[in-house]
Amino acid sequence: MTTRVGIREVAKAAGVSVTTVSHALNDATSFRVKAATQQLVRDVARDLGYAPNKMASGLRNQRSQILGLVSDEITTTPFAGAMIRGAQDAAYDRGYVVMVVNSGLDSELENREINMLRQHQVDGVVYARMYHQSVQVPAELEGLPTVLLDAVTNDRSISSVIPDEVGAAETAVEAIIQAGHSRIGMINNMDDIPATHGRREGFLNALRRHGLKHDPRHFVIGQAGTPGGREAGLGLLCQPDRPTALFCFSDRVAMGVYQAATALGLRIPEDVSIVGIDNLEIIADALWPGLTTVALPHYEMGRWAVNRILDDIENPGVPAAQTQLDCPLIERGSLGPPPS
Amino acid sequence: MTTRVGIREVAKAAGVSVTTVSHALNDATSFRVKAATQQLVRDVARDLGYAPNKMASGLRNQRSQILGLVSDEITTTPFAGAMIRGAQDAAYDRGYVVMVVNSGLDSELENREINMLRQHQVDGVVYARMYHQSVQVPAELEGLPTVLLDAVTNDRSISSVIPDEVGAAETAVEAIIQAGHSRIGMINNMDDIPATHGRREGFLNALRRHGLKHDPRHFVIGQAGTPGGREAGLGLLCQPDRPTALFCFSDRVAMGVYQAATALGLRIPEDVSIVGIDNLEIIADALWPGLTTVALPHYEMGRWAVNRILDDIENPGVPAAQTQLDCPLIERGSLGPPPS
DNA sequence: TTCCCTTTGCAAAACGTTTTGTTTCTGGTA
DNA sequence: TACCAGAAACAAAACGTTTTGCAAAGGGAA
Repeated sequence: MTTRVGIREVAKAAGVSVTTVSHALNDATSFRVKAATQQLVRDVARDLGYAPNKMASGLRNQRSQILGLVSDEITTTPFAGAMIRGAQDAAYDRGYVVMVVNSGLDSELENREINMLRQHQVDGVVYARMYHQSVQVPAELEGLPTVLLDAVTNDRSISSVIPDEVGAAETAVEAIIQAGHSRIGMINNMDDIPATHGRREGFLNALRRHGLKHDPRHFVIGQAGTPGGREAGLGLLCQPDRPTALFCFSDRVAMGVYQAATALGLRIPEDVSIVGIDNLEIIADALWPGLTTVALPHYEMGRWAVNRILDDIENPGVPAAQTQLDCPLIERGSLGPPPS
Repeated sequence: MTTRVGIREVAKAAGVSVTTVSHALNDATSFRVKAATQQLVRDVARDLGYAPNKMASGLRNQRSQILGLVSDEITTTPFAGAMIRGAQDAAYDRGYVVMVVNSGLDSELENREINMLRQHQVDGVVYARMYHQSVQVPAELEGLPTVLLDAVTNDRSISSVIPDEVGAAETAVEAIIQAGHSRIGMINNMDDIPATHGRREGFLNALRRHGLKHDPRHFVIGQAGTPGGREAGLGLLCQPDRPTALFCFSDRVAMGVYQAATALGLRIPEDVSIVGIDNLEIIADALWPGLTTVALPHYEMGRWAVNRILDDIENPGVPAAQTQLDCPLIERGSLGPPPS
């Protein structure tokens, strides 16, 4: 292993002082070095394979160029991957890098991990949740630029980015209506979280906008997972005046409805159309037929959060903002015209 | 925002020199400070909320306490989350923190990202793949402690950890045999990767060990995803002497077989038993009945990789090793006795 | 009391950058 | 020729730690 090449080696090789090298490489500092010299230094640096030591420069400028990303639970869904990738891509574009920590539900551990991030002098922290929810940000983050990802908090002083739940549901239900349905059911989640309320509201909005009646018997509330969807689906679809289309709280719920429909001998979408939310590809692509669904913009939220935090860092004092991102419809094959 | 409290503030508050503070806090350096003083210093440090600046200490000891984790694709499956969490947990336990970068399939980008990690002086790199495969490690990693995660390379000088593919398949097929089956089929993957060959070998091993004949018509090769499984499943299950149990290359393939079985009016497990590999909970838990499968130890591989790399760092010169981790059977409901 | 050893604490250097004076050089003007 | 302005390069300090080499203090033995 060759000994690391530092700025002094470059200086020596180029026959100039370290100051000149520094100026030549960070051309920011207004022209204190002749263009020719600058070029020379850069060539030498490249030839030597010089790479600046960010620990040293960070120490000097009090800026680590590192961002922290703390998340609750990252193993159960692929959403975490999308968020992390979005965050990391945005960070990379602006010369930053991301440190990921995750602590499950252990807030004691979370605090210690945030403390580690602080020790590494992270310039800011993205505080992420896997499911849109309301949180209280830990006191450990006090004084650090922070952005909430897929979460909101009472304290409006912290910027946050979340999916537009209402709009997502409206998009789904609009598509169902466009396909010609008028007897539309919904299977909602029973948890008291923003997603539950937002998607219900969007569902009702879309119906109202088209003058459709909302039949309370076609609106059921169940457990959020596949078994819950199966159960709710069985209940809904065995009714004689069953809905011709079902809007599901999530793709996993929709999978349960597929199972219910199959068990009842109903074909999708000929007998019943189904639309979900999440665009959980591993499920939506695998179902048969493919599940038409509304995508949650995890990747984009990750990007947005990092960009926002870097804006905050570079340009402090801009008031915090709560942002909602659009959720596009992803068409596969589970939405068709109603049976005649 | 209060001005950061450094070691000198602690020293002043405790009425000692910075040296003493340093010694008191890092008790490693053999007793140069009286026990009482040490206690005092520690109390003061805690009261002041002192947290050492790792950029400074890292610069001084040429050790950042940061590990890099570079992965190919982290958005499609939840496996990435498990690996990252395993890596991060292990790192945390030993006072390290993980920087995640991922570059999709763009090796140019990957190189630049590795270069960024180098600039941040990472002490080592975990080079991870989402699917067990053979790779060539980029030259950029030259000279950095590196461990391969879910990947192998011709160069035996780099340690790696992978799932025991052969053992995983044996576990699955043994379970099927224990349940009483003797006409057992397999749907394998068509890609030329270690997983394909290993699982085939394990399948054959288990059959041979129990003196069972291997009927070539019951061994089919298809696309790795759910559609491939569906297709292969349809072909296998409509044969008059169809197998009574099917071992699938992956849980996604198994999901396709569920669809095929349903389409053919076969019940699981009464008419046909199914076992997968992956323990992709989002699918295995959601299928109805739940899918009995063999778990790939992503979390454990993440832990193992980090621990190995930290061992290498603390104690260089230990020869590289290729490690295989066990894959436990996860029983749900898709494996039962054969139909009588 | 003196000497010497042990214990405890301190000052200073080093890690690899950036940046602020300050010096040296160049060439144009008086 | 002497002087000066401006351009170019440099030396040194600083960022917050750790660690080495020394000095001071304390205590036991002679």
